[in-house]
Amino acid sequence: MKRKVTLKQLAKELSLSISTVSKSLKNDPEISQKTIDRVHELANFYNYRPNPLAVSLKSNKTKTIGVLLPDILNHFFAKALFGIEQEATKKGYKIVTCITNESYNKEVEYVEMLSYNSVDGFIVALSQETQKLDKIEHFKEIIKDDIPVVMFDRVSEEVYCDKVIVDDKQASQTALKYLIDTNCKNIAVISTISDLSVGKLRLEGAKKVIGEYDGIEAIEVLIDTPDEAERIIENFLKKNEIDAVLSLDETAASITINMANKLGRKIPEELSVIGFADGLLSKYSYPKLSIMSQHAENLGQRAAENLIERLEQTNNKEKYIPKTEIVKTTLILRDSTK
Amino acid sequence: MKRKVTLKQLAKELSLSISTVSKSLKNDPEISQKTIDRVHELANFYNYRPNPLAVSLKSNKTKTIGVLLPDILNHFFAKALFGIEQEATKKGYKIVTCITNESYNKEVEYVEMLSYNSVDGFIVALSQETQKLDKIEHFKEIIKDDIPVVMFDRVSEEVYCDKVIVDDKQASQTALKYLIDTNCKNIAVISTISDLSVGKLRLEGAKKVIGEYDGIEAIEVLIDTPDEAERIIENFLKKNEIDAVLSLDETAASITINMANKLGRKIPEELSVIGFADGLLSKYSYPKLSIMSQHAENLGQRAAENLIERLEQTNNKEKYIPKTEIVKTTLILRDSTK
DNA sequence: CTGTTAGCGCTTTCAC
DNA sequence: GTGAAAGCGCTAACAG
Repeated sequence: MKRKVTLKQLAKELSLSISTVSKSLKNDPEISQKTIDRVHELANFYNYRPNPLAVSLKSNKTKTIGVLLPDILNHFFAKALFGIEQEATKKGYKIVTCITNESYNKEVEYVEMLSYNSVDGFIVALSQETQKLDKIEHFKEIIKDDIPVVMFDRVSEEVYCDKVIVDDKQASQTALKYLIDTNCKNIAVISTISDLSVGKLRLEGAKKVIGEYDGIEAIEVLIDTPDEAERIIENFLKKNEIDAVLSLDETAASITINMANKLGRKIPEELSVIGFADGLLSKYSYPKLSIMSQHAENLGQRAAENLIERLEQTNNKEKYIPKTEIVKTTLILRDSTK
Repeated sequence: MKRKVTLKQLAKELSLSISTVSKSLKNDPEISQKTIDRVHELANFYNYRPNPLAVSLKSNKTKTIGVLLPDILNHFFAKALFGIEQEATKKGYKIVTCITNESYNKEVEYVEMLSYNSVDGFIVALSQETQKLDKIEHFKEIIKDDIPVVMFDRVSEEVYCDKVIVDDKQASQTALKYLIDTNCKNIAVISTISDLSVGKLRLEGAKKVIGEYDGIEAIEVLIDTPDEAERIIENFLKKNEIDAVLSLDETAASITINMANKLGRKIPEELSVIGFADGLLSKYSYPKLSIMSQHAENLGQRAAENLIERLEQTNNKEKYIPKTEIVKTTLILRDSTK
């Protein structure tokens, strides 16, 4: 089967003009049915496809979405990417994936690179460094140029764009309440992501609940040196008589379970654990972790839906007002809680 | 800062012709230094970048690589993607990522879609279904059209292209020998991927070693119903007096560890476990899994290197001969082996 | 040293 | 009903 035929070649072979062929392929009513049929037949024969580059150049649309992810080895973002890819494909969009590796500079570079006619819009989860530095000029720039951006999970208040987030604060309240309701009194809240927006929200939620109950002890363990997390958590569990842990991120949750096993603490009889995780740990840990599921695929999918909707809305000039969508979390009880 | 300036606008503002501006930006020696400087200055001022679409249309190169992955939720492929992305970015290439979800039809569709002027070449790990059906016409097609393809990990003998694979057969030999050398006599080889090329190779390697030793019992447990894997492995461990497990894939490895824990079998005292895994499990399992590391990032990176090298070689017409690169595995001993 | 021209593949307006 | 022509932004052969 011959491939990569152009309009020009079809036109020549049919002894028609390029524009007639072009119109025929679009079933333009001003072309005779007979011609339309002839053109379609030959086009099918050659398996003709318009050159997307030429179409893009002409239309100023690439049908491509730029996806900026902080870390693809983090299962949460892998799942989100999965959701994005599904939705994009369904709607006829391609995605170009860039991994910022939690670096501000890489993020800026990618935004720069892709914003020059490479993509129609962006789906972004901010890098850790970007959130720390709180520098978001690069996004303000492209938004000013009318390139739509949708942020998810790791978002910035200061960027005027659509957002898809999880009700993190509410989620940790729910989790903590569950622990309290199942008679846990000495609760630790462990986090290795206290500098991320989501980490802060989860901590806030936890604090709020603690403030509302009497007789509940709660210790915050905030770790900002990932390499030492294992040691820190082990020491912490040794020295403190706690009966429940709420882990605000995947790493903390997994280490907690492992260290409890190592120290011979029975889960959930002596120690209840709930973690913010995405399912992988719950599947592969022993005992199976009870999780606050963030439904990463949903987040990704909703982000893509929002972006594409925005990209395809017929330029009505009414002022665009960004919206923030909140995707619900679910507490999934497995074996690490009573 | 104004953005998306075109050559035309620069030319107008400088009262030069478009081509002079274009040449100046390339520091063409036939342009006077003075003009070159003027052009550069204004270009910098406007932060000029050539429109990649136009460049691509002209040059027939997109500087984009199509990456086809069976499953991004599988940590192995996430790692490979990471390696690919790093290398591609380093060399000035973008990647468009497509997830086939182990489906043959999706794979064909993506190849079709991207091969029309969307990418310069492909990096592919075949979907499970494709390997099962052994239908690889879609790749033969594009290779005939001189679109380079590099396959990694899940490859097909029948496609005439560069490949990057792991020495899977050798790897399982090494692993099994280690188990035997540490005095294991009743060994189980567990796999949930016996229909994949890599699964077959690993099994072959294991069988070879078993044949070479006397007095070593080995039982193969081949599971092709993922949903029942947990139940099957649990039953198997209950009913059989084995002292070692070689798990040919991540899932099998993780379930084995969990079930051994559940059944109270001491690891590694009573049961040694080695698994083909990529590091995530070894990090998050308890006890830490001893692994045959496939160095997924390396695989991805090498695949990208090979492809880009091929893309950039100056059309020497000498016949192209595909090469297969073998990336070494490493046995990393953690806590699940003696 | 600089400019004109043609062309990559396509869409779209305007003639005929 | 059909076709010529312009143009998206860029490159490059060729003139001057």
